[in-house]
Amino acid sequence: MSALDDTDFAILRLLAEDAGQGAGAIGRACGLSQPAAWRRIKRLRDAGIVGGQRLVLDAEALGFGVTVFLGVKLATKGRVSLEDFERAVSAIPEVQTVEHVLGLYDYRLRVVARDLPDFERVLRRRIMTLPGAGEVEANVLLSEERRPGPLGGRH
Amino acid sequence: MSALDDTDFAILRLLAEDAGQGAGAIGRACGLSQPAAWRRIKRLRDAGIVGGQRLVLDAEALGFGVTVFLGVKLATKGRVSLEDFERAVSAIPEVQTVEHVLGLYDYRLRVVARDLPDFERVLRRRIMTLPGAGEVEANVLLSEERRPGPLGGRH
DNA sequence: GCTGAAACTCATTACGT
DNA sequence: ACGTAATGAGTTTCAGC
Repeated sequence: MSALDDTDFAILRLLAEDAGQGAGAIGRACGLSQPAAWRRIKRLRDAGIVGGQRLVLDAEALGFGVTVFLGVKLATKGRVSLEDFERAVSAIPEVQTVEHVLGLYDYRLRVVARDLPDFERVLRRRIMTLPGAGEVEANVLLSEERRPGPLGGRH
Repeated sequence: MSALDDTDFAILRLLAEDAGQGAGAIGRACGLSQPAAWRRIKRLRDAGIVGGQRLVLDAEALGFGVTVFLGVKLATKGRVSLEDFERAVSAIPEVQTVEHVLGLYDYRLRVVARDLPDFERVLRRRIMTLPGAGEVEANVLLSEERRPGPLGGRH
């Protein structure tokens, strides 16, 4: 796995802003010919640095106006309870992200709902009934900003 | 804003798995001609339901083996302190996500670092010095599962 | 690495059902 | 709202420099 140079980071930064553009546009933007840019992008893909590309869906436009982050503390921790919990939580469609974490909580969930009454339904009928779920903490999303993360700059 | 039908949700589900495929592949997968699929995708874009497509970068392959979620409670809350905090936190390259939330904490941050010593450096020199930052809670990411979210099924 | 040029796919429009 | 057909642009691959 050879090290990435500045051009690779420039490509990643360009693709992080808009993954829709092709090798031609990338090449023009960083002074590379189209095949050269295409080869570098393929190398980044093959190396597993670029995992894929996901859609950015507007939850609000889809009718889901409420996003809540839940911190979940398990009541009983063990091999089995972790797997049971993960399997059960994966079956809830309103759960967008399941993060197994270390710290004050055991799991962090990102949950969407149409509105607050709908969220209460999800919380009472889906989340609180999860196997092994103990303490639950909630944070309602007001606004969100996503950034590319550290890509090549000096820190 | 006309309602979405099952075919639209099928398209969103296909694109949520891999946003890289074009209208032709989408059409083949759900029994539509290429222009028909293309028109529906364009309609979803124009309606703002599809915001764009982002790269999925493997942080570990980029040398960032540690991901930490921080819950931040502001010491002083007010119009100015929110803006100051957001501006300052946006200047930290290691911060991937800034979520303004309602609840026990005021902000949730997703932070990446090369390793735990590197994270301690970010925490002490970047996070703890943020203007107005009060209590900080941390959760280290062990594993993560992302799911498309509720797309059209009956709930 | 680049250029050039195939072959192929895709995006986009036009037209008819 | 769909399909077929057609066009132009972009992508991918393979040469040779």
